[in-house]
Amino acid sequence: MGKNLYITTAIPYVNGKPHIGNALDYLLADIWTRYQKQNGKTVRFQVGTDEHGNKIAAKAGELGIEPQAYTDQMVGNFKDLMTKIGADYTDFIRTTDLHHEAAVQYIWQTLKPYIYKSSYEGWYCSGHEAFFTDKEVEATNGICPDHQKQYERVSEENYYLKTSAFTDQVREAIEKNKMQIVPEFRKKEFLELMKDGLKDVSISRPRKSLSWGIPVPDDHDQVMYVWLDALANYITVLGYPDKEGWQDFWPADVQVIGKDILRFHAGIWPPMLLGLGLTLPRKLLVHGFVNVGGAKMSKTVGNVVDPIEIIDGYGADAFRYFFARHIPTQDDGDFTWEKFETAYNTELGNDLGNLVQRVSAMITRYQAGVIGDAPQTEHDMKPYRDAMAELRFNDALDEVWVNVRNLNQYLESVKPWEVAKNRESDKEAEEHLSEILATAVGTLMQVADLLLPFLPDTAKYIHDMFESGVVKDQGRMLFPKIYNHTQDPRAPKAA
RNA sequence: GGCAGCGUAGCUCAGUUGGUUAGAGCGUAGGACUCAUAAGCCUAAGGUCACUGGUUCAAUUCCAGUCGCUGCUACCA
Repeated sequence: MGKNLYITTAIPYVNGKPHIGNALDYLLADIWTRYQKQNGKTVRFQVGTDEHGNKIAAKAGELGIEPQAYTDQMVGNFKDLMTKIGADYTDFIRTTDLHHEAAVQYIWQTLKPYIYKSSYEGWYCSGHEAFFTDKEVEATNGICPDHQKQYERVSEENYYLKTSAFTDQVREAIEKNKMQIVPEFRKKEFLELMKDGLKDVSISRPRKSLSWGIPVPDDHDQVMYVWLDALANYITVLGYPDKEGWQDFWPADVQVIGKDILRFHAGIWPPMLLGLGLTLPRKLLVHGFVNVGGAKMSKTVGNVVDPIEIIDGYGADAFRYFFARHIPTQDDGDFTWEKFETAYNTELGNDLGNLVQRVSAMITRYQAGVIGDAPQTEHDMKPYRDAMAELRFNDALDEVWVNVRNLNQYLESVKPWEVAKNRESDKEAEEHLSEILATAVGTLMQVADLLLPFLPDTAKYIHDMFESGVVKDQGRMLFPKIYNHTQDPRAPKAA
């Protein structure tokens, strides 16, 4: 791997509020970015928004405004979430950016050898002005529930991208991990899905049924459907094809996606790239979904958890901590306010926050804040490094907590408060005490390094506190207790 | 239906190529301590490793079957 690295996140459709899934994308990509930067790499980190399509046009219509005006006002919600999470992105793309639109038209032209026109026949609802899948039609007995009308069999002209032509190349790239799908079971799932070959996908719609989108070059009756438009963002944001520098960052090292969009990123995106003569991304990191108390999050059930609410209530680092450690990086996870708050209070507050506090308090009390010297202690970092390299961030954090726990145990075993009692009369005890506390600081500084990708504010707090050689009060406690969803053990017991 | 996978302590899960008393965290119950955010540390309780059969000197670990559960099964993005 070179010095320049590139990571991407899926661009969410801006017709609603950002949700946990978007937050996970940003978080995972940000952790990776900070880790790579810490190791001296230059990283471009893309985020963005998908802004075309009928749903956007419809929402804008309801509000009586132009689609562009609607997306302009929706984009802020997503930027707000990225900022609150602390996503250290370098590039923000909107699919309505002029450069993107022009670049996508260029891409279309370049892919022309693989584009053909064909008619699509399907079940159409004139009320929706849209097609529905056989499944949906079957489920509703052939009648659109929204309009109480029978679906009609209609055919229309579409352009198709010949992804099938790339079946063998894509399969080989995936099998041989030239484009590695992480985790392994997702790779198997996709290979199974494409075992009969990739199916060509339609990449345009007649203008009458899709107005809000990028026009197809040389055919004013057709507008591009989502695939080419949205997927292309990963390269257009870098400046492809005309701006300097995109070659320095493509191919992407990691593309972070949710499990629901793997098939597009493994089945459509690679053929696009191959058709353009570009290299495939090195890895697709596929994360799972976040359930709530074992149930799927859904608007109708009303159990949707808003990431902003968590961050506002507990801080960005607390959010990052829980979703990085307790939601497995590569699989589905479970959130409940109780689990979250317990992790916050016990792991962040008790284990780590209190540890930092007790070390700094002893140094302040026994040595007027002066941190002595200690031999460099060696901790085994391999499990952490391996976990980071394999994109198992939750396992990496587990390793950090092993260090935290070990330091607490170390302090109990050497009992610096006992040693402190003897230091008046015993010169050796004074040196011993200083060494113990300096060792503890050394470990904390290392913990801060390990935490940097995950909890940047906390890493900085620890770093700033001990860096100068004299304990510097940070003016606040790390992770003060919060009991909004769990019982406060300090409270007097109910009668 | 097909493919993949899971079922291990109350809860969430680890268990490397089959081999002496099956592990961790949380939770629970005790204990010693006091530097610290009523924190931290130590100890304990509790498991027919889903069930049945097979291979083997030996299986939670391999094989088959049974029961239960989950994910994926391509144009809403």
